[in-house]
Amino acid sequence: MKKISESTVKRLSQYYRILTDQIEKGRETISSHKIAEINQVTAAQVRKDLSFFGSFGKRGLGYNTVALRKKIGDILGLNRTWNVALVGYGNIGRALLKYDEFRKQGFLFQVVFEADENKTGRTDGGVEIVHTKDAPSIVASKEIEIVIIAVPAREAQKVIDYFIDLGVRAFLNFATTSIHVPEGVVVKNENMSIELEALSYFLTNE
Amino acid sequence: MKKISESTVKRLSQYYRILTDQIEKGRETISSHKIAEINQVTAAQVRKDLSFFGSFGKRGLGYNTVALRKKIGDILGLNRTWNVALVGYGNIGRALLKYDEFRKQGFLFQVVFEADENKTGRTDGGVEIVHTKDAPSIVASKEIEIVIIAVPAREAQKVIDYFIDLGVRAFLNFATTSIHVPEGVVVKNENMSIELEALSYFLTNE
DNA sequence: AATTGTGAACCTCTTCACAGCT
DNA sequence: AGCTGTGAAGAGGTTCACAATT
Repeated sequence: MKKISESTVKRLSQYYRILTDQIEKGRETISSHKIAEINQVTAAQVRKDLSFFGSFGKRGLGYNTVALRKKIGDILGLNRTWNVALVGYGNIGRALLKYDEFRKQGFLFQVVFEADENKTGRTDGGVEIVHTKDAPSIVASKEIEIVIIAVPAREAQKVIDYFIDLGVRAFLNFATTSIHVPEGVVVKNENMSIELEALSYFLTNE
Repeated sequence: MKKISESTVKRLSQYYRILTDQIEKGRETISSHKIAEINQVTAAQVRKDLSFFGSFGKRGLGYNTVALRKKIGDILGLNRTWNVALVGYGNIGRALLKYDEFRKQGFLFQVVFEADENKTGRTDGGVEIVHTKDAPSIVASKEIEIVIIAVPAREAQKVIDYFIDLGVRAFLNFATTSIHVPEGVVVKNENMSIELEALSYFLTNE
């Protein structure tokens, strides 16, 4: 499979969201120009992004919204559910657990891992909170595919290494620290401070 | 001021964090190579990023950690505090309010705006929760510079337009929707679903 | 007439490589 | 000898422009 850029993948997510929206509004076809306008990119960009995966439109007419959404869903792996584990039942972890978007997109929390024994042994929203040391059996039995890291920065690398050993290859990291992983494992960072600092830069220099 | 790329600004944030860390560890100088290794970029990238703003190193020796951190802090506007308002006292909003990183970096929540009257009129962690309709006077009196949007997607554009009218020029948006703003206003999106979808793409295609 | 799909041109960002300083 | 700062080369991503199709 040819190399697709990070930016293209992110834009596909956005096109997918726009299509969902347009389908709800009853629209049956859409042009690259219209997608572009909503998403603030160029129409050529939209067409180029899609062209990496095939020809989904009809010249003169545009794209069928339902078919294109389905197609992008296949590309991104969204026409299925994913088993997700959360590590860290603190402030951020609790909010993520309740964050409905994830479930709506098919990312299902199957378990919460937590190192503090005072917090384990209960459930929250139907999800069990278990001790991190029990992860080996649970990651296997619940077939966990994606792990969300919501632990303090100093723990993050250690926790990720631990789950890599258990066979997990995809992480969403909320800790504000640089993570190193081997080939074949991917970590996406959700570093909220960095975005605020970009705003600070803008206000300072613009 | 010459145009600095988004990527450079984000990397500066990361260098800043690394320097803070290295200073705590008692290190007085650091080479571009060392910064690069921690951050997983090339040494040339580090030097190039810094070169847009000046010459901060000593050939043969590297950079003085304290001086470089101070310099990057000046560039990013981090050697000061920023007055921040949160809009939306829901699930995500509450977690952000308690998220200590922001305060540590000098981003201070001065007020929470909320449209549901059942939630207004109290304080949380010393921050008042007031009705959004009172924003005009409060944005001015508290000198709000950055607004964090944690409202449902369908409200986000409307809320941002409202605060633009009140003179706010910088937003951090947690709603999963495409936002349009005029020249001179900046919105950074913290779209947690997009990162998960990128993981889904990786697991599906790798 | 409208709109796609795409090679080519263009632009931007990253890496190389080395002169120059400590 | 070690490491920075930077012009030049290289790689990668975006936009243009137009032939092809409905």
